[in-house]
Amino acid sequence: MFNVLLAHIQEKVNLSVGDVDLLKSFFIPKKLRKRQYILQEGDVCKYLMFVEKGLLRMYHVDDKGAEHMIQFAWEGWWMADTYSFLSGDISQYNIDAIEDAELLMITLPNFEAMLLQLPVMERYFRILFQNNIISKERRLINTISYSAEEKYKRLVATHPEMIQRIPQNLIASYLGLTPETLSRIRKKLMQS
Amino acid sequence: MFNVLLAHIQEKVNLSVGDVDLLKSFFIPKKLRKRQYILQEGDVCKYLMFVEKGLLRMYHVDDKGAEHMIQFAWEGWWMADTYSFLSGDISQYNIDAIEDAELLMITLPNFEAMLLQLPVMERYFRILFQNNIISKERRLINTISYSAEEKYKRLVATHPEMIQRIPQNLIASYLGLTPETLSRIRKKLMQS
DNA sequence: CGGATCGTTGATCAACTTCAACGGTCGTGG
DNA sequence: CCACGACCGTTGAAGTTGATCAACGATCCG
Repeated sequence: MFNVLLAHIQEKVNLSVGDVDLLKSFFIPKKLRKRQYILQEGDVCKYLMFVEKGLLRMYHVDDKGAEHMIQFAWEGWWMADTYSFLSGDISQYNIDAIEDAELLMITLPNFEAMLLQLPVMERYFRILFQNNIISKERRLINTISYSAEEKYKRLVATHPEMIQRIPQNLIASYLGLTPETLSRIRKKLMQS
Repeated sequence: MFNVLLAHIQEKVNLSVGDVDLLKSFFIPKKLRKRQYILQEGDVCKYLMFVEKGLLRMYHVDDKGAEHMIQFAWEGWWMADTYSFLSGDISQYNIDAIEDAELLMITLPNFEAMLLQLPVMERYFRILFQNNIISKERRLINTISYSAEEKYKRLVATHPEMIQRIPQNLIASYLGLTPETLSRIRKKLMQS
């Protein structure tokens, strides 16, 4: 159950055997069915979640009812509305499962206790957040700098796993396009 | 010279008197003239920079030569191409001064030494990066979810300081619009 | 004073969206 | 286990938003 999480942490920092036991004690395991919500707009995001198995999405619904994908997370990724989790304010976002999933969840009090009792985790999360900033920055640049077709081509080039695993209408939303536009782009790229 | 930086750190974590002296020793002060580059595309981002005074911008130039604003930074903000700084790879971005500026700069070896010798700074940067993720996420949502006019209205509502201080053509680029489009939007909003 | 830069305005154009319809597939309940 | 409905990807036609190109006045700075 903790295999993926422990591997992910030990890639970045060192944990002793005692640390591992302590670490595990902070988490709650949870299974999620496809289409099941783990966070809904208007609720507080009570958990920071690590995906051991399966696939989640976080998305925002705008004034007109359209969904906009913020993030996907599968094996080895963290997921949460960071702002809501840390501040305790209600969330503007929804998180649900695209595929059946197994999660390891940690509450804010436990997260803070973990950082105090395992200072090496401060480092782990600092590095994790660093990497997150880098990828968010890249996504932003792609979003504002390029045409629909170029955005899609860049996604295929940099994240082919996403194209494999995630339904096309969600990819469209992730890129800020309509499903129709993405369908047409794919058709055009097939032909050439 | 270190006033703004120390205040910013002590808002988030506690520093002893000895810590403060040690901390200062890691930084290099630097003054920058308006329009002066501190990072150019193709160079490595050698420094993580804290703005004590003045105003910087980071931007990307796309294949067609158009500039896209990634970030602004004034008093109390950090600036760097995080990826290039941490990895040592060359940067795709440019950083220059919009207003004369005074910076405190730290190299990667000094950054790493600082984190080891002042573990409390792991916490500071973890919190800093957390907040950065939250704001990048919001910007991304605004960028993909809303029309040009709504994007501008939201920027005015959430970051009026930016509107005050930053030239209009750079605001347009930050929002992913042309200067002409932003000019027309402002005209329309004045009339209503 | 003169050149460069910036914001503005107008006219045209292209990219992407919207609306509508259709066929295929998947999953669920009878 | 089959049938039906829901959902998804596709295609077409029309509409809209924002980009592009061009020109002009104002301001700033050297």
